[in-house]
Amino acid sequence: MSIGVQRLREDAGRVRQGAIDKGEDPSVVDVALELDVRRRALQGEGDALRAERNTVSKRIGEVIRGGAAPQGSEVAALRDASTQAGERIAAIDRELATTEAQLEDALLRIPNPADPDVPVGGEEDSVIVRTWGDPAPHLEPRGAGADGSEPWTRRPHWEVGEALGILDLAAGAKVTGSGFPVYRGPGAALERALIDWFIGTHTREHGMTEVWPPALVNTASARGTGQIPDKEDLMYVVARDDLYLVPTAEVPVTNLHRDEIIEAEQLPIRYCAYTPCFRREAGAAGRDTRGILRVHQFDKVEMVLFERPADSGEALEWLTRAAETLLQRLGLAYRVKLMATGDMGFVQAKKYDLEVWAPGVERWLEVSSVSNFRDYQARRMNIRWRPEPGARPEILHTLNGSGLALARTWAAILEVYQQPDGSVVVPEVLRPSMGDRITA
RNA sequence: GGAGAGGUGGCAGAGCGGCUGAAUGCGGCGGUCUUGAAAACCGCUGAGGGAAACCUCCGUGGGUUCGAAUCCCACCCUCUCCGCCA
Repeated sequence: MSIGVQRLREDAGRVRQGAIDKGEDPSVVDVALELDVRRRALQGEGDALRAERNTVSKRIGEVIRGGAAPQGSEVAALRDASTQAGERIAAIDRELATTEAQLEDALLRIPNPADPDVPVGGEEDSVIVRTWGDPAPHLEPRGAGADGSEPWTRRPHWEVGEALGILDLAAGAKVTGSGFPVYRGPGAALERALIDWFIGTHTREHGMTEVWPPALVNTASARGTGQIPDKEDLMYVVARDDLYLVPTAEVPVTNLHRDEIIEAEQLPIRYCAYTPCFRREAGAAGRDTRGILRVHQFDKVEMVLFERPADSGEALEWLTRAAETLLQRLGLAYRVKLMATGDMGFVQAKKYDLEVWAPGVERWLEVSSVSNFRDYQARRMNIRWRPEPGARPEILHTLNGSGLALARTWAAILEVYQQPDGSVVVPEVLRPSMGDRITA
């Protein structure tokens, strides 16, 4: 991810303000500007020397073909000139290489400026733009008990799940470690049904193309989406083979088009993909230790969009609605949060979080994050499109969003659909594949 | 894992160490012709940097050389055969 030098040069003021809004140090902007000037100067110097060497080398060929002795003094003089130019070129190239590396590094430290319609500020400035459904109460006050009169309290998902034998955290801890849940029987079926129904809905109704990507990616791909170096601690590493377990399908799916030029008529490209997601969650220990709200492995269906720049703003709204559709049909109350500049991360230009109400733990759970990266991510991956046949390629826009993240959705379903008798009613849309009810 | 072949422009496919950023074919774009279209013919047609001159890029990275797509080394990837295997 990086800002473009072009934009940096032409719009330095707004880029600097964007950094401030996101709570980042704006001085890198000026550092980058200086490095850019230096880089171009060195490039020009090197190019001139190369041009000189090229003509001299050509001349050597001509003189020799013209009959001069390869060992003659004329040729020797030319060789000498060429060698000297070569040495100076090597020196400048070394300097250029370090300058370029410094520039790239500086560019990487400049955050993507947020869209103008994003509220400026921290977490408290994020705004709930809409809510849907009635949040189920933690305590059912009036006659919802099994006998029609007793009030009852909704239990957290881990209690419901363990009681029904469909969630086995202890087994996961034994087999792998804490944070690796095991779903059994109808619990496993629920997970599978959700994945299938999500993807089916996206492909049939949202026109997305299903992709089933690798769950391990190489270094170049991890770098492409910015997991390296930004979030290196987030990922599990297979050091022996230089591979990373994917923290989200965004990584393999977005990299599908790395270093490509896409013709205009191909756009938009809209994918959905299921993968397991692996996250070390370094530094997060202690939070959400109970249940499956924060785990090291979970399942997720991710939506990834490649759009024409002019369309990406609208595409973000469309993508958000696509994720909301799923929650609505599952009958889960949720709210949509527009993240403020300081709360949205380094790389997003605009981001919505979808939070579902979980009455057992009495919290809003983030089950989807939908973002427009504009050209920031695509630039690093060198994904371009050609506006017109024969026209110069331009960086396109990428977006992605969860549709949806499973563990928390699974948990919310258990908490919302649990019954006073301990069973869990299956949401209507999933009944065709797994029946009406989960009982002990 | 073992043996062999190969990685060149959107695709296919040439390329003696200098005259090759790259023949040729296909595709694409524009034009001539046509009522229109097809066919035929003519022209154009990779990317990046730079205001430009110009420079860089022939899997990646090193090396040899005055000069490398062309020679050498390492790595990566693809294909064929063998082995192993869900």
